Amino acid sequence: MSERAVAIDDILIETYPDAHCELDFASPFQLLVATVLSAQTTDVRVNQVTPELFNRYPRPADLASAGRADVEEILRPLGFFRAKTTSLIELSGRLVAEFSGDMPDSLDALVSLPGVGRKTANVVLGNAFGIPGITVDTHVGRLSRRLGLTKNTDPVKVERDLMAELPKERWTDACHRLIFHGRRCCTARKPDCEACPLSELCPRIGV
DNA sequence: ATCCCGAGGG
DNA sequence: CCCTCTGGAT
Repeated sequence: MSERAVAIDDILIETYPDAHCELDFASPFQLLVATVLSAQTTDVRVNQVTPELFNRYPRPADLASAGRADVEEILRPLGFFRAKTTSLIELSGRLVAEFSGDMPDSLDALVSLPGVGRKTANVVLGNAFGIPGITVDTHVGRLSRRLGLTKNTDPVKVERDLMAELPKERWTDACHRLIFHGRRCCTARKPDCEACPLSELCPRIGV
């Protein structure tokens, strides 16, 4: 457990008390779909296409038997829409065939699905099943390195480092807070270090 | 390391 | 124009 990591998270708790998953969903399956779609795309854009997608294909069985062209048409505004269409249709088929159309709630089972990696699996576990997990996306990786919480670029190692530094009950929301801060202040291109509430704890500015 | 892929920002 | 956006599979 790292005092500094906890101190950083304490400040983020005050700064973003309501940090949460901003993908719109009404079931674990919908969250899985939305998270698969969120790769290399903003959650705002995902939320623009999921209403029609969920309305037309509410359950895994519906999406499993969907026509490729119809799904592609809905997903077109997102990046990688062909690859994402393949992932959604195939993972839905696997849910029907191997899990009776239900959603598995273990990391191993989720990662076994096509298009689902550790990041996506941990988002579903944390936000649909209340199982703590570190979700290393572009923001969490970038901020963790800038803040000196890790020196690694490998997401699995970043995940391991953050798990060691933060108490388990904070894992899921601490990642939301890092993501909020990454979008609003510690942006990739031009971080606003002047306005940053973490500056005194950040190797770039403070100390 | 490369590919999949589109849109908005700087 | 290049970089970035809640990545994953080959």
